[in-house]
Amino acid sequence: MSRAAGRPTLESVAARAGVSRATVSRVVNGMAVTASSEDAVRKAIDELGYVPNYAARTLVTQRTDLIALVLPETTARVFSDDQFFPGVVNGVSQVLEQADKQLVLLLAGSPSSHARIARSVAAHHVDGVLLASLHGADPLPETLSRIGIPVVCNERPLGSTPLPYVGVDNVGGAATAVRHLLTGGRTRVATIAGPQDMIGGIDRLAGYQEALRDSARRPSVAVGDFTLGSGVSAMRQLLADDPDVDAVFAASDLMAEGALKTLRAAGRRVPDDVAVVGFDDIALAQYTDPPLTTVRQPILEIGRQMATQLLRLVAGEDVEPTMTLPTELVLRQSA
Amino acid sequence: MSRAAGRPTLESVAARAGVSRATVSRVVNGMAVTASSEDAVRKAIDELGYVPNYAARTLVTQRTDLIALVLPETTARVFSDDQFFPGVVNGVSQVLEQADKQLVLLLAGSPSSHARIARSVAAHHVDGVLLASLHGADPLPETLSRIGIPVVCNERPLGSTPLPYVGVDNVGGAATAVRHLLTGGRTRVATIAGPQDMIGGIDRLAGYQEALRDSARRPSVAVGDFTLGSGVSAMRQLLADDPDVDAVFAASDLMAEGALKTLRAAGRRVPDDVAVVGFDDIALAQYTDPPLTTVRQPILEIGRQMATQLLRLVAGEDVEPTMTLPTELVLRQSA
DNA sequence: TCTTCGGCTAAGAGCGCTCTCAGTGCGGGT
DNA sequence: ACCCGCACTGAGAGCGCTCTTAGCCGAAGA
Repeated sequence: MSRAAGRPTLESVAARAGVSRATVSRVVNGMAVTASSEDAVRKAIDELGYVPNYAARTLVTQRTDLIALVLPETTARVFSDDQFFPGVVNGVSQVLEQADKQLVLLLAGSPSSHARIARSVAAHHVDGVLLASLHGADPLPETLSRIGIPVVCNERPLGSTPLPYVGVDNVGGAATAVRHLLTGGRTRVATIAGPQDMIGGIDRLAGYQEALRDSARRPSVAVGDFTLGSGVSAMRQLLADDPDVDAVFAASDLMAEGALKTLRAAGRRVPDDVAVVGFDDIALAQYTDPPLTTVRQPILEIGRQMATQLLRLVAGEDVEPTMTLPTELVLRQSA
Repeated sequence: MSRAAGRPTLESVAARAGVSRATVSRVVNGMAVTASSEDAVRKAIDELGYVPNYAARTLVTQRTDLIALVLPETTARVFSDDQFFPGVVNGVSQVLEQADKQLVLLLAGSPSSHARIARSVAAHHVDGVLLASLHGADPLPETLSRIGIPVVCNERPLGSTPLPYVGVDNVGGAATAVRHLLTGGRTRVATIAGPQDMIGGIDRLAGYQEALRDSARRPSVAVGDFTLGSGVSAMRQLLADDPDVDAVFAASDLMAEGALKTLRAAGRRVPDDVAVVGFDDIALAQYTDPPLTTVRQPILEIGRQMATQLLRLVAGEDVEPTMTLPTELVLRQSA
């Protein structure tokens, strides 16, 4: 724990360049100095291998250049089954890298991590927070907005705290998918819905119901949790409920793949006997058997936009409080 | 950028509690003080909602409580196709959370990010670095070890710089899988290998060759890149090379799934005509058709051990320079 | 009762940086 | 030749915390 072996400081660079600390600081931060000073300073910086100390800078600027991405999912689900989070992380990372900010990943599985996150934020450890995939009325948005730190959510938060968010057109995407099924002549269109305490689950079901209402068909719903396994169970239930079901809209590709497997096991041909449409358009969708018709949501772009909005907020600029990205029906062979 | 609206400091807590800054600091850091002081301080902390400022603490302790996880993969691949990284992130996160450290995620896709990472590390922005999935002779380990920061890799780095790492028994796992195929009476056992600039790709192929050499069979190899799509192409090639192939060992579950799809499309029954074994045991393996026999590697545990080793290093303790976690053959229906 | 010792506490000196505020030198206007 | 203004520079004061160094006070020993 001794002092780091003489890491060069502003002071030493200044001494070597024969100028004051302030001048070195100006060069480092890109402010105007005379060419001769600048040359001397740059030379000294190179020779010494000087790198500014983050903590010292943060202490005075009150800025950490750290952005937190909070994933308040159960750790089991996050990062294990689908490819939504990885995609978002990727998008966020791209934008932050350009802005020279760092990404702090907070997986908030247990309730205790909520306290930890709040504390970390209160300690001014990060400049802003990205909240992904909130469940139900999570208290975190409320807590954070009270602390007064910039926050951007993925999807409209369910609680009462209004926060800027970047979402996708879940309702429209789902409705389009179901109308495609209906237009194709299907008469008994069921759905495998997502969790009903998440916007994605709720709104995609709403889109299904809306499209069905338009054509006066009777809904048939089984609820899953976006995972493949839950798609398997849900499809079994749907088959039991109505053996004559001829189409299924699943609120995630993983659940759609589960449905496909169950249908195959039950001897139904897809799309001949039963048509299947998914939601997400993850890589898997191209490789299912048959390849999956699905509603694409721009996952990477969600991450990018969330990060972009947050950086604006951090910079003190105003942002569009709500932003809805389009979805698009990708036609393959399953429907 | 005016001063944050009166966030309480050590000073204000001290004033309110009627003690000195040093005493408050002792309470916050859990050092011995008299009960009466402690009560007064705790009361003041609660009333003021005091939270210590990280930057200030870091400045003096030279410790950031930040651990970087570097994923020097092409961003397209990381986080999009398989579930290895998510699992590792999860494991790392669990350990760090307990140690009250934060995880900084660095996706190093472009060469420019290498420079950024090196700079960030040199600026003492993080206490230690976890390097995952190095490709070929990546210069990053060398750079980091010269800076003199604690580093732990996942898998033995291919370059010349010796660094502590946490790996799995790739050779043994692959050999076990292939021997299982041989024992089951298969005579023409091919393999879909992983990228040959990564330890996982290299060692699993070595295991395959080792097992085959023992039984004097002729190897048949197609190389993929761990993704489902590459498994599809590789299987097609294998089928073209030897139409009588009766078993395949794939170096990842995703490639195994690709092989299954290709085999089905080619009209081969699994396991009757061709047996398939994968590697990883990701969630998907339970749901393939038929369910996949595979070599399980303890992904979460890799993350946990990497983090644990790194924290030791950061704390100045010694660690086992190399650590190899066991793999295990999980029997399902595909072989 | 006086001394000694040990456990706490207060004060102060930084950690490395930014930023304000004078100050310096130079050119141009009169 | 004088003054004003401009552009840049240097000194110094912190940012909020930790840690060392004295100093204080009460209890135990003589």
